[in-house]
Amino acid sequence: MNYWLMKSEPDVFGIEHLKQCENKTEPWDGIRNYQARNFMRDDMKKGDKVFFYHSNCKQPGIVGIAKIVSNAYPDPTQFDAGSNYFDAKSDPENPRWLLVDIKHVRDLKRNVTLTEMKQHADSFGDFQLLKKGNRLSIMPVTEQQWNRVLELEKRSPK
DNA sequence: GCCAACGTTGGC
DNA sequence: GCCAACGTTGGC
Repeated sequence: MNYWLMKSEPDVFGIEHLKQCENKTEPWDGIRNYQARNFMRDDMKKGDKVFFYHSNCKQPGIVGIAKIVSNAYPDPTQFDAGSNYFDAKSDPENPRWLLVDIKHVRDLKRNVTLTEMKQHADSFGDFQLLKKGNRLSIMPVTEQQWNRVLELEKRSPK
């Protein structure tokens, strides 16, 4: 099993939204980045665990845990001319963009913030999230990094 | 194949 | 709101 981190803007679709979805499950559409797509296509498997990260907000950080409940399949929004995610260059016979379904598992007891993780950067090793200029919306997380976040969660907030 | 221009992301 | 970093596009 693999671990992942997926970003979302809470003003657009936060963890509160995910919880309210039917069966707490939602197709993660709109990913239009090849690196992120390749992770979904090649490495992500049903049952993998996901940190749900809030980006582009006052307190960016990891706010919850989700899981992957489908393998990758074509993102229907790429063929919907009315969608913001429409891609005229994507061939229905060979779809360019994929998605996976994710399901809410639990909220973290508190927001484990980006600031806090940066303060403990040494114990995270090589972590995409902590790199300057990182814009990847789906990234792998090592087991060590996963456990480190859960350790931080147990601490009382600063 | 190079690279400048452009649009987007996302922390601050 | 600013702007650095990054990915994509398209002219050449």
